[in-house]
Amino acid sequence: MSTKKERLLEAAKELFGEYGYAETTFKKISDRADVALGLLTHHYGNKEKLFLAAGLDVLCHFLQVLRAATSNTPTGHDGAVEFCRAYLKFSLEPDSYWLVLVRCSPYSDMKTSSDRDIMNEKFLEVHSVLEAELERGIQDGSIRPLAVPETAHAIIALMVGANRTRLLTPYCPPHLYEVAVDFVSRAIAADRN
Amino acid sequence: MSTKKERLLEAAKELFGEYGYAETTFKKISDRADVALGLLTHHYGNKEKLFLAAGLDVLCHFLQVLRAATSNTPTGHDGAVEFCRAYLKFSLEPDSYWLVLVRCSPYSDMKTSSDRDIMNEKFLEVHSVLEAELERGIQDGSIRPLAVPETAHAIIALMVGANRTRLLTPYCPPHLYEVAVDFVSRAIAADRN
Amino acid sequence: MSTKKERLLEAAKELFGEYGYAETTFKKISDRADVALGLLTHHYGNKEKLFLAAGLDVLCHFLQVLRAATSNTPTGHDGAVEFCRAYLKFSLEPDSYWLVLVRCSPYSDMKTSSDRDIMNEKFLEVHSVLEAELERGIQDGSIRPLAVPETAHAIIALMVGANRTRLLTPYCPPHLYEVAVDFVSRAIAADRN
Amino acid sequence: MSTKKERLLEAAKELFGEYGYAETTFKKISDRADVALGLLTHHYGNKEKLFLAAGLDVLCHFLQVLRAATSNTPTGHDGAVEFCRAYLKFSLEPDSYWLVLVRCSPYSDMKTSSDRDIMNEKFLEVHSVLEAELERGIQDGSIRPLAVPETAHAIIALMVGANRTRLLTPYCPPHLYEVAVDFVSRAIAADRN
DNA sequence: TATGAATGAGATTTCATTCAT
DNA sequence: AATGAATGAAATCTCATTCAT
Repeated sequence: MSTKKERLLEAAKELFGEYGYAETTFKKISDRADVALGLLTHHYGNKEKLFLAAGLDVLCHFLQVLRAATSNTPTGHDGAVEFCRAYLKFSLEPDSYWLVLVRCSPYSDMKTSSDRDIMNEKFLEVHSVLEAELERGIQDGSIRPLAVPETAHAIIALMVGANRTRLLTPYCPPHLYEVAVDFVSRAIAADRN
Repeated sequence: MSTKKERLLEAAKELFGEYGYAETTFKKISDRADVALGLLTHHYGNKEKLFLAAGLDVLCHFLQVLRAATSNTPTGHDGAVEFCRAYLKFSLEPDSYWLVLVRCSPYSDMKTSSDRDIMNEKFLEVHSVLEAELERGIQDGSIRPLAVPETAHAIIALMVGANRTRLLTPYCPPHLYEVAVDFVSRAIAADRN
Repeated sequence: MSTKKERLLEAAKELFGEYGYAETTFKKISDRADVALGLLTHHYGNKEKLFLAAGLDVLCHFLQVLRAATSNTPTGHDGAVEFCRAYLKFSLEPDSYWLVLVRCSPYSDMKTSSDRDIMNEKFLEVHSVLEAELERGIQDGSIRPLAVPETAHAIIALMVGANRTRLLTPYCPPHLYEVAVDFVSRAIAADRN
Repeated sequence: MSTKKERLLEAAKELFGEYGYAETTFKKISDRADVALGLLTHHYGNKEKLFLAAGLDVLCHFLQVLRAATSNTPTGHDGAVEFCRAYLKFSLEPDSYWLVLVRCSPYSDMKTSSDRDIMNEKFLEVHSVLEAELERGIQDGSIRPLAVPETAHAIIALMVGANRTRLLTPYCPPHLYEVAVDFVSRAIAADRN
């Protein structure tokens, strides 16, 4: 059986993801967790901190998945492509609570508060994972020589945008995710001669 | 001198852009516009509609700029690249109130309400502009054969992500915008042989 | 007919005086004033500011009374004595709402917040009124030479203490106020030879 | 090493004195005492009772000091003057936790609850000490004939007021305490002829 | 068109007290 | 004696919207 503290975090991940920060209330969270209202501040301090805790929880799991996906790939190019596939796949997993992270991440609309620095820093690890693959690919010749940090940012920017198109907008075309991965694959591939 | 109605929209664009929807209040807007509180509902109906009006105002201007940038380009490839440059440039213009659009667009975190359908529809025109260039490029041989709508979505996704990296996150590398444009250029370019 | 803003201040003076700051709630005030809850912050900003407004309202009236009482007294000694009488009398007037001032004045238990600076400054005028009488008395020979600011503070300290004994403690002897005035009269009187 | 019960009382004296009743919470007290929250009610019943215990603790010490100061004085007048000196001196002692008593005493702003009767009664002993000196002084001719209870109340009122001026207001003149003692000395002294 | 007082539901947060362990 | 999770009532404050003028 899960503790009430865990039940709160679970409910928070569901609701923040579904309704966003502003429209998720203490009442809705404590009702869904079937827990007293006051426990929220007792365990998490305030709404902002709970939001962050929910986002970080998803981010940590996300990082595990990304690391698993990139390890054991033959080339850096494959690693980078697998990174993208894992990124997009994770966002579609029914119980990954991905949307909380979308709303809490540094790419979200929300004004960054001091609490969010923790999120910003942790999110950089996502970039590190990708940068490692890009460097490996340049070494092993599977990726053309390019500016690593910029390219990592560009690729992740594409992931962010494709993901938003799919999950937030009403007009995602059927194969966007595949196209996006091809897009990346092509743009970083070493010249074939 | 501008009318009070215009002053309200101006203030709304500033504040929605800077603070987001939830943290912008009628009081703040009417204070900044130096206009009576009641005029807001009088002229714009309600908060949601005002938000939309502010976003659409920016979007319309944005579309003009995109159309101007893509016209008179020698090839479709050039047109697509100019589209990207204009997109990113507009987002940095000091008085374009770009951030309102970021927060109001279909790519934003906000739950879509019925009013936002208008925004969604209008935003599709941005895609149309790009799709026209892609089609032209495939015709004139400057762009490799590819799925037009998907690719347009992928390119715009990259614009959305790069733009968010630059304006919302704390860690944008110096040349991200240039790299993003190169990225697109490379990914859609026809093979050179 | 009084405005709702005035009714709020009236209710605040009653309730803050009777129950103190902490035990007076927005609900109690708006109920007593028969006015919507939200009007309180609309007109006065917050609880602290309303408290201050209530206290200042009483203080201003108090100052008028003190000035009236001390003017037209034959000697400085008489002026000082009348000051004390007026001070103590005012505190017993049924509709002077004196207790608000007791709880809001610089002599109260409350932590001083930035808002209270206004109160502190205004309260100094009470001292000025008394000091003027002491100086006059030293000039006209009705008061023995003494340190004016210190003595004014001592006399007011006695008023503060006597007043608190009467209104806050359960054991005020019947003639305390008279004794206190005699006490002052004797302590400042010029030697009779 | 002190017991946890004692540590709680110590922390309570500090915090009630510094922040007042309303702004001192169980959490703050148990945090400062570095003791479990539940021990507070376990040992002291409830907040009001703890407040009282803190105040009484200080009051008892205060009474010892007053009694020591007045004994072995040659005349009643000297005894009364020493009473005043000891009163004011105690209030300045760094580790007397005087402010708790200020906030808990019958002269404080707080509404008296049933628990406070104990405080009221105990505080009367302070008056008894002074009244004994006044009576002695009238007997031994060092003090002019006067109404003993009223005068004791007036003197203590002056102490209360002077003390509040010094500790609570921002405008205490340098020698107020000395002037206050002189003030008393003069007002009760027997005529010298 | 213009004003801003008025409303009251609802949100976040606080906190004394209880109680199982 | 000791712990701190748990409760939920209550407090302050916010704010979109209405409406009389």
